[in-house]
Amino acid sequence: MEQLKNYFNKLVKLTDQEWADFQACLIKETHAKKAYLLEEGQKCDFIAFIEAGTFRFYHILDGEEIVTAFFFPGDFVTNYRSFLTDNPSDHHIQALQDAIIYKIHKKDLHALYDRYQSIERLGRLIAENLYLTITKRLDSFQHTSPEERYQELINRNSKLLQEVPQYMVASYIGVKPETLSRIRARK
Amino acid sequence: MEQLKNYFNKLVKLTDQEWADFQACLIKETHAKKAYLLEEGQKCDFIAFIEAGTFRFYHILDGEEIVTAFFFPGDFVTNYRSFLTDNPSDHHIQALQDAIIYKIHKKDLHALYDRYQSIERLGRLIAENLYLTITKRLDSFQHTSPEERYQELINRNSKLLQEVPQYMVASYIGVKPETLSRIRARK
DNA sequence: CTTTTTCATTGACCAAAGTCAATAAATCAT
DNA sequence: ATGATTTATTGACTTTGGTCAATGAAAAAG
Repeated sequence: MEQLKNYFNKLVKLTDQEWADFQACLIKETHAKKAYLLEEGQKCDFIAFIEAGTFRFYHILDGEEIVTAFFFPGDFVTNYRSFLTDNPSDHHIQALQDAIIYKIHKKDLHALYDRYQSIERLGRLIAENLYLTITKRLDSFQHTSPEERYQELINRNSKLLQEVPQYMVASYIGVKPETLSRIRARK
Repeated sequence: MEQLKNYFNKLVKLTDQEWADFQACLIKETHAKKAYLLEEGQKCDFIAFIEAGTFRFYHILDGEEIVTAFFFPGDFVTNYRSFLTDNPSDHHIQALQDAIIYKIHKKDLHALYDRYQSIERLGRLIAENLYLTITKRLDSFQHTSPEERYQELINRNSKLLQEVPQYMVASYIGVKPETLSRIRARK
């Protein structure tokens, strides 16, 4: 919770009142390993801040799991597309370890947007940050080889492979498990 | 200009005063074919609304032009990453035909954010929309073959190939010109 | 209109990732 | 612990896009 307050303070200074009202909307939840935070077909009506645990964001295409994102402590976890458009989610969000999150529902967040310009701004800054995040990922798909993407990923999160099965990492960097195995072998 | 007002009205209702203040910040510019709206190394301190003309967003990597985006009438054209972070642009933005745009500078937009909550909200909605746009493009790189990306693109904009050279389209969908030529041949 | 330059096509060959299949290693459940 | 299941590795072969090079077509410049 302190972590979240610090994160927000880097973006916008909230008054005690604003923070209190925001905090009043947060719902603490725990999710066991393998539990689903969101399933395909459901509307994603929340954004959650991760206090502990890792999540994967994936869907099934032609019988095959495709991992689009991992979420770690300190990240926001949501299907932001579904959250924004109210369309049903095309992805599952699953805990890969026991997890603790703080959820805020869309209707509550929108009420806060209406009430406080500072929180409206926070919403803008969060959207802008998510834009920057996804831009980086698109860049890496456009400009780098699977091998480079693998290197980038483990540089950024060296303990990822201790936390998630290798075939999920393979999918995340856009190759088959066999190929990641070979990438790792030639080093 | 009417086009822009209509676009905004779909997102947020602006009062006459708000719209007038916004409009006062807009700078109309014309750019001849092949002119640069932004060059690599410059900070992108603006967002522009396209009234007429097409732009490409590209950079040079290992001596080769890589096209990351096209912008059409009705779109916003900017290096949004540079705009948000104040980092120098890693891309050029070039007019592919004679073009007319309405530019707003970052400092003016931020002043409007401070003054009007409705425009702050507009900024959030624009960021959210750009997020959705780029997410779609990432999806298409993750899930579809170059052939499918080509089909998607010409379905969306059937006259694109009359407007831009084929090698730019090839780069945009992530293949070499020779490969796009072969994709087109096998149909 | 003719020359030059740019752009598109085609062919032969190469490199990288995918596919299919077998096996080994690790993890999970009882 | 042990047997079952899931995950990772390795090999042989295929597919797809990249590379290099030649040729043809179209567009721009004079």
